[in-house]
Amino acid sequence: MSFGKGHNLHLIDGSAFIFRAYHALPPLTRKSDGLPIGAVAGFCNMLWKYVTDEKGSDAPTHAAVIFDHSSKTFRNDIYPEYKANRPELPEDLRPQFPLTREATRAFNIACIETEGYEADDIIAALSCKARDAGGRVTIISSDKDLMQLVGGGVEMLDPIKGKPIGPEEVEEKFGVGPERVIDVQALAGDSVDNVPGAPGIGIKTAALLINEYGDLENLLANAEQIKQPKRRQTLIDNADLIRISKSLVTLDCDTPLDFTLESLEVRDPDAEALLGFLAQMEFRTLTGRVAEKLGAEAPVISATPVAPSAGGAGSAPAGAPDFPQIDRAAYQTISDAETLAAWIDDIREVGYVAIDTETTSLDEMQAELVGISLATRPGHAAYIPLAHVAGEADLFGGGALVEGQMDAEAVLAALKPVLEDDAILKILHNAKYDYKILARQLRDRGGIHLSPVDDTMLMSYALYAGAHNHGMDELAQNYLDHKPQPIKDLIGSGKSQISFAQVPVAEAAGYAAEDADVTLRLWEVFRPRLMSQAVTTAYQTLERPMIPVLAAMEREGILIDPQHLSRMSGAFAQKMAQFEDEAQELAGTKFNLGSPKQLGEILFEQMGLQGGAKGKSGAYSTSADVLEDLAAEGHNLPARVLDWRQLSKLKSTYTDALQTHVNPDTGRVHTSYSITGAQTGRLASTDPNLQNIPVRSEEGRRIREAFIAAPGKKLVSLDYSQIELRILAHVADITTLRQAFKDGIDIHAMTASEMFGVPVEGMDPMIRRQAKAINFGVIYGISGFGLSRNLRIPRAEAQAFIDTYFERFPGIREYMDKTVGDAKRDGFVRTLFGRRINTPNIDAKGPAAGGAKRAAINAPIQGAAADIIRRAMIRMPEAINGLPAKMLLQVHDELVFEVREDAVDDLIMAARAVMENAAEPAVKLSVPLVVDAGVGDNWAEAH
DNA sequence: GTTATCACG
DNA sequence: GACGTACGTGATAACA
Repeated sequence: MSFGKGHNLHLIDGSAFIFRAYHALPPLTRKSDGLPIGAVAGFCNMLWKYVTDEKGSDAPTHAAVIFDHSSKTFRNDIYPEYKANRPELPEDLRPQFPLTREATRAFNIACIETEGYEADDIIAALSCKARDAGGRVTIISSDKDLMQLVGGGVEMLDPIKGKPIGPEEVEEKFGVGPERVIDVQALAGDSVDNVPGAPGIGIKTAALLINEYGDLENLLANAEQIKQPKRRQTLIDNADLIRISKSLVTLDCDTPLDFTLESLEVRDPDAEALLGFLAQMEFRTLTGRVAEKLGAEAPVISATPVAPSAGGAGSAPAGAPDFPQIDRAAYQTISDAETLAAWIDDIREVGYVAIDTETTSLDEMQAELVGISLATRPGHAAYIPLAHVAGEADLFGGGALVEGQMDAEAVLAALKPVLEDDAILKILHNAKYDYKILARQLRDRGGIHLSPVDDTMLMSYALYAGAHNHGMDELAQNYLDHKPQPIKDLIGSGKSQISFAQVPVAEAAGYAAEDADVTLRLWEVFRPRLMSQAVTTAYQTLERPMIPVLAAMEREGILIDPQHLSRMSGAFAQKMAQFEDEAQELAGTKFNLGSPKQLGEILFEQMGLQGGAKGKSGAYSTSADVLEDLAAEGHNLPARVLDWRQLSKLKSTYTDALQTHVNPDTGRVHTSYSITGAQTGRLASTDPNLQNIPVRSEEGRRIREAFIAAPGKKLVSLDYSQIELRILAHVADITTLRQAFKDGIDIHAMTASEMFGVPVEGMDPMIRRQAKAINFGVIYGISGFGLSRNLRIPRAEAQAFIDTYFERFPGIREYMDKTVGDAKRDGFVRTLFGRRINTPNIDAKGPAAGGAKRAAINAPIQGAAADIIRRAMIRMPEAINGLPAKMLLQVHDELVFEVREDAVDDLIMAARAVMENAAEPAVKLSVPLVVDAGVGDNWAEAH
């Protein structure tokens, strides 16, 4: 039956519900995993209240909840500043948006949103359509922007007051009837939506003018006749702005709708679906209430956090989705506009898409895009070849473009709206890579800004850090029982390796589409586990937001002075040659100083020195420790070798290698940060590693002089002071340590004073050094052996120190015991911020047992420090927005910025505030975080 | 590819 | 009582 007379359509303003719910309720979180859930709870309560309210003759025959789709709409084309001064969404609200959609569907109410339009436009179009069909409409909202729709069978209902809003109420509010509301709004403007209007004219004046002149056009046409001179001038001067304002506030009845009114017919809720959703959200009260009303049994909601053993580290997916077999031959190759359009429609229909890009290089700064693959359902994937070339590779990487490929720019232009659409989730594996590649495409149109993104690599990391690595092939084996085709099959390896652009399209399509398919499948496996394993918050707040932040830092890079490096290389080479001669003279034979094997034989066999110890590989150890001991006994050869080794290291790893990493286009070095490289949440830096640039030795530190600021700029380094010890003081709750940090006392001196009963004033530096070593040892899971080696004191003495330490700080021992106990019981430990680090070896027997315990003790401390600097980095772009400054590097507890000289102080102030407050509001630390700052023309000066 | 060594926090 | 050990990384050269 078609919609018409006697029918009543209810339109619920979903976004208004969400914001009302969010602000009305305290920041509730789900008990089992801390997922922010307050807005969803309020939203569900409002929907339930709406559903169960006695409406009598107003009961709807048709109903829908309408949501805003994305922040950008056609209004931004008319007036770019529209809604531009809206504050950023609170960080705990955004992840709740998709859940409110799920909630709506769980209530079995139609859920509507359309790209490029606001909810208000859809509500307008639906209202017009229903009214024209002879039906009645009730808009559940109190938004004044919707009041222009009232009349002719359309009415509004304030959901909080339960009060109807008809033409009289509208006139009360605007001073004019509904049909003239847009004229008043155009004149008065709206500071919330950033609609300009006419300056100095508010609703009262606007209504007065409209009532006098009939409508806006007539008013503007006769503006000269206005008596008040100021008002007259304002209207004449701002006529254009007023007309733009009118087009901004006008809701269009012709907004395209891709569904019928009939499809909105009211349906009874499905008890199982609704209760399932509410139980998943752990809304106990509402679940009970709904179950009672629907006469169904309430599902059990466990009172405690999810049992940690369920689906634990690396276990096979119990109840994993039943996927079709992977068949590389079944994937499509997209080579015409029609097929591409069909895929884009499919993506919009599904609301998400797995994507993978194929390129010519692993270096995102240089790689050229070769093709893109898409997947929307397991087994349903396609490859779009864009830049495959034919024939033998010449010096420039190949011949002419292969036939049958679409124009790359046209494809990217078609995909850009999808890739940037707030409502379409892009699923990738290692999204940072593709994000950087896509940012470099369509440059004349500002690049492609991939968002929003789910990253299966980061999901795996949130779930299984410590259990295994997170490469796609490894995950596919573990969780899909499938071995993806190795890239080597296509491009070979070593010297004969070819570029992906040279791979024949047919072969490339199978490989590339498989990657997208696998990514999609992994996502379906991991997605429910994030919640059940209580790592959703960690994933959402600590992993996913790192992608754009790190991408920006990596693309920026840091400026290098290659001449400084090359001068140092030359100097090192000279000295090394000298050391080499001396060493060979002392040895009495020519040998390779870089060969530990040859050196060991010379030292411990030919020369017969004592202290030679063979490791499990049967080779003598010639590590610095051993050589230092020998040198201390007065042997010259080990001393020369040590000198040589230091320079060799500095030259090969730094002064030589760094030069090769300078990007020819930018003149800068662009490292790549691995988000999942370290088990604890720390980043890892590769190609080159800029987190281990020398600083401890004088010669080494000079390498930092080659890291420079561009002309007119400075490098600024900000680093956390003692962050891990502060975290220890907080988590182990050691009163004396906490107080010392609060008072800003030298923490190592304080420790020594507590342990040995000596005053801090005038302390022997040796005693302080020992206390410092113990403090660090504690963080690492101390042992008498380790401390004795570090301090070069007898083991019994080291053990006595440790015993004294634990006597004085019993809380530390309790913390360590508790952490190991947690690890044994759960198979993982957590940081203060909910990051999970799995401890699969905690029950190991033999030598590995001690190592696993120490790793478990260290992980929450090192991990919390990593979480804190991540939180700071995620907030940094916003905090320094507007300053001529860029964040360039992260070195675990240090951030390096490049700043225009005149803004150094502002940058330090802003960045320091972010860093020192980075734990909040998630965690209120009982110790202050302190950040030290340094400034210079190079990194050595700044550090 | 694995091992030894050493650079960093 | 012995085991072997500080926690977390990445790059390089030698060697197999």
